[in-house]
Amino acid sequence: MLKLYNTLSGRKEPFEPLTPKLVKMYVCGVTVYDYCHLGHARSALVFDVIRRYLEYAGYRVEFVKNFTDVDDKIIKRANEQGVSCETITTKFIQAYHDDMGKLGVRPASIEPKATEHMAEIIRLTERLMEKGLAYRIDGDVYFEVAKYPAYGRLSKRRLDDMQAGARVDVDERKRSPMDFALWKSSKPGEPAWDSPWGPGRPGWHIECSAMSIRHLGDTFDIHGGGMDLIFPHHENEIAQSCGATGQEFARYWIHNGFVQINQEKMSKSLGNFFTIREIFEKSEWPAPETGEMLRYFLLATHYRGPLDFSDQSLAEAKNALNGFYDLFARLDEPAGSSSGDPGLGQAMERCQAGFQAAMDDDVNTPMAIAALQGLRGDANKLLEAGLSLDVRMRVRQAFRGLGAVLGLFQLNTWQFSAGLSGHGGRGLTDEEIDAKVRARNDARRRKDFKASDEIRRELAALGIIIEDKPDGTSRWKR
RNA sequence: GGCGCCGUACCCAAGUGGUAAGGGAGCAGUCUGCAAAACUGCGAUGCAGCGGUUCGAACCCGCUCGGCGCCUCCA
Repeated sequence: MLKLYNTLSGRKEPFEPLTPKLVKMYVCGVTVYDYCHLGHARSALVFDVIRRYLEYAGYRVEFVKNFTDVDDKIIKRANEQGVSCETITTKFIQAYHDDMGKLGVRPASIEPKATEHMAEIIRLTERLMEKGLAYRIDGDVYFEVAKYPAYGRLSKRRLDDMQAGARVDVDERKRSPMDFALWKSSKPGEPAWDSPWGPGRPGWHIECSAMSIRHLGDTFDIHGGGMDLIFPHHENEIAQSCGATGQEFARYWIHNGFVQINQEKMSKSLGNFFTIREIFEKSEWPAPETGEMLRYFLLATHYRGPLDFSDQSLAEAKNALNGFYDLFARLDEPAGSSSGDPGLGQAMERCQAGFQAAMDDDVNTPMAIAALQGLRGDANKLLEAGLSLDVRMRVRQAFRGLGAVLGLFQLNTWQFSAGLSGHGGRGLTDEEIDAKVRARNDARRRKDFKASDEIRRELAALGIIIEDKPDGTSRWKR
C-alpha cells in the first residue's frame, strides 16, 4: 500500500486515487526563459520516479506538466535580445526536453502551454467574477482572498500573520495586499490576448488551475512541485480552483526539497546554480553515464529533504554505480559454471519486497537503493560459487526491471565505463586494447611476468584497468 | 513578526517509540605470479546540547545552540 506525504495534512496518507487503477497527476513545470538548473532537474526527476512507480504498481497515469510561456521574465528576456517571446519560449522548451532527456526524465503525457489555454483561463476568471470572488480594477482582475475562508490551508498561514510581515505591495488599489492578479492588462508592446476586461495576459497562478482542470477535471489526484511553490502559487491555485468549481481540487499535494550549494538554496538570485547542460559539459564522462550519475545522486536522498550538491557527491554516485556495473559485466560474460539457483531466487524476492516496501513508504528512494545494494551483495557472493547463464540473465533482468523504476541500470555494460576516470584509454580503440591484453596474456602463459607487468603498467597509465579471470583470459575497463 | 525545514560515524544517507539500514572512503585478511574485482572482518555504548514523558526515545514534549527556507519571481 503506497503512502504519500500530503502537504495538505502534514502527514503520510494511504494513497487511493479517485478512480481505481487510474492516477491523474499535475506537476508545475518551468517558466521557459532560461536553461534549467539542478533544482529543476530534481523536481522533474522526483515526479518522473513517482510516475514510474505508480505505473510499476499497476496504475495508468495521466501526467500533465505545464510550460509557463507567458510571463514578465520572458518578456524581459525577449526585449533584451530583441526577439519575440515565442522565440525565447520555443528555444527553452526545446532545451528543457534536451536536458531532461539526457537525465532520462520521460516527457509527461500532456505538456500544455499557458498561451494555448487562453480561452480556459478567461473562462475561469469569468466564473470567479460571477461568483463574486474576484474584482476588476480597470483592465486588471484580482482574486479577493478575504472571500475565500479556507485561504492558507495548504501553507498553514493565517492572513493576519502574513500581513504583518508582508512587504508593502505598491498596488494600493487592491482591497488586500494578499489579493493576487488573475488577469493583467498589457502595456503597449507586450503580448496580449483579448478578454472581457480588455487586452491583457493571465496572472501566474491561474494558468495552472485552468490547465489542470481542462486536462484532468475539477478534482484530480496528485499535484506536485517544489517546496517554494507551496506559497503563494499552490495556495492561490487552490483558492481559484475551489472557488470557481466549488469542488475539491487536488487531493494529494506533494512537494520536493531544494538542491543546495553549501547549505544554501540553489537559485538564480543567489547565482549559486549549476545548469544541467553545464554539468554535462563539464563532466569527464559521456552523457549516458553522467545522466545516470546525476540520477543516482539525486535519488540517493529522500525527495523531501534538502540535498547538497558538490563535485564529491557526483564522484560518490559514480563509485556506487561502478559496483553495480562491475557486477553486470560479470553477469554478462558468456562463460561460467552451470550450477542452478543456489538461493538467488530468494535473494531476488527479498530485494523486490524491500524495494517495494521502500517505495511504498513515501517513495523512499534511498531505502530502495539499499535494497538493490543488498541484491548486489547477494549476487556477488553467489557468483563466486558459480551461476548458470540462465540465472545470471535473470539477475541482470531483475536489476533492469527494478532499476527502471528509478531510471537506473538501463545501460549496457559496454556503454558504462566502470573505470576511474572519464578518459581512460583515450586514443586507443577497443581493438588495440584487446591486442595488448592478448599480448600480455601470451606473456603470462610464458611466465614472462616482467613483460606482462610492463603492459599492465602501460595500460594503467592510460587509465585502463585489467582484471584477470580464473580461466587465463582477462577483462578490461576504461 | 508568522509559518516551516535541517543537524545521525571521515563523507553521503535511511530510520519518526522497542533498542542505530545501506553506500563511499579507510584499515586488516582471503583470493591472485602481481593486480583488479569480489568476499570476510573492523568502524557511532550513541543520533547538535540540556531537561521532561515512558518499562523503553535518534524518534514524543519543552528549552537552547547551529544552519537554512517561505511570507516577493523562484523547482
